[in-house]
Amino acid sequence: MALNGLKKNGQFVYAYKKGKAKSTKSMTLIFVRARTYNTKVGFSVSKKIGNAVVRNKVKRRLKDSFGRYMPLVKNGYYVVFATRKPIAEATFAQIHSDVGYLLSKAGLLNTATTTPVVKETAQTSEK
RNA sequence: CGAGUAAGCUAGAUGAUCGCGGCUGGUGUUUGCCAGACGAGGAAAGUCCGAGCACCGUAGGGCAGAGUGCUGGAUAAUAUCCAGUGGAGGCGACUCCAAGGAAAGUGCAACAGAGAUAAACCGCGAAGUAUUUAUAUUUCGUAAGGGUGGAAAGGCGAGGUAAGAGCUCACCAACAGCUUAGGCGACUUUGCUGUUCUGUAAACCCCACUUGGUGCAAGAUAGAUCGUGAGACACAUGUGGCUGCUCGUCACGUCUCCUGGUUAUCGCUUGAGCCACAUGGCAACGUAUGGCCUAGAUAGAUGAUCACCCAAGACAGAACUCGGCUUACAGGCUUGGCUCGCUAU
RNA sequence: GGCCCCUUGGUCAAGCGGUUAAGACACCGCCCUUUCACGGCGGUAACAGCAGUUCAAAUCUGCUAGGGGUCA
Repeated sequence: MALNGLKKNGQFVYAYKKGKAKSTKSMTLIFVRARTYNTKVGFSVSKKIGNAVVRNKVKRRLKDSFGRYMPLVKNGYYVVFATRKPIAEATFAQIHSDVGYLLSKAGLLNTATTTPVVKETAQTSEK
């Protein structure tokens, strides 16, 4: 899957300034409407979370989790996931449910009924 | 059997589904799709040393500054490594050491102590004086003993003396000069003569040797765009913004060049490389032959789910590249290794 | 990723290798006052950690940890 990444520092700053935020204990979701067709997503993992191994792991898990929701997410947004310290201890299942909860709460999902497990649809629609 | 010591190795395994990175091949060609093999470490870490590479500087040399500091060797080089010398620790195997010079000069040595680089508080002794005739006091001699200190004038014994003292002698220790033997050398060793000297150079310093600076965000190329400056052309009661109008106020067009930033590509992985075997060397390491190609991302690639085994998986993620050092680390394994203790034969 | 700097009571800080580590604010106790404040007296409390050099280290040297700056 090709995730469109948020890359420039300016885009992050734009999201932080203009965007709205929803949060759980382990992460914060920041989203804003932007002049882009595809929704772009970025992950912010600070050095306070842990060393390089831990930070990489967190980023990979978030990327994988968001990739599964990707086909259902509305277009035209900048989305930033900012992590907090407890995420270093969390399992993948917890992270995945948090991501789904935040996306649905922010109203970024197309389907009204958001089931947390979207594995099958993700695979078929990707092909 | 127990305790220790030394040198090394390893760092979860297997399978299924989905997913990521560049490469190669095919297909397609504005993007992509399919297949294949490959895809983090012993420390990738800290950035403490040494190089390659790049740019800047530089007539040639010196000083200053910085660093290193037993000897010989290894290496591209080093503060690293190997082999030795000396010292310290350990019953031992063995381990550790920034290990030149204090007799070139300067500085510092608190407190304590009589005294800290030269001395006399108590003491020991002689002479004088006083009287209570064994005490006080004055002068002189002295450094054995006491106490202080990290350090008190080399140690111990004998002679010697009023008491003492390297004052003299024997033995020992240290240092200096000459000398014998061994070693490339550090150094070890033999003898003679002389001397008895505080410590500190990770205080200044002296001696010997090394050393230009900055670092891939270095730097190269390309085009577009933005800013600044200069020049040329044009020279307007114009255009635009604040504001719908008036007043007011602010900004200015085209081309060329310089400079700075942004973006893309390169730098970017074939290298003082790895493996096997032979050979020289005590060793570090060198040499010859053959074979191999083994990450190259750019918000940054190894994950998720499931099954299953065991001892239940530590520290931890390449970012230009190498050689070392240091630090972190659950465990597991190897050596006909070595040392000490106990028991048995 | 590269290159630099700094850590001293709760806070801000001084400290030429040598006494029991100077101060200020804060805190605690006592005095003063009808009471509070101000003021006075007294007290608690620290050299980031581990090694080395030295007779002696907050100070000199090395390593580690934490914090900060800078190059876009």
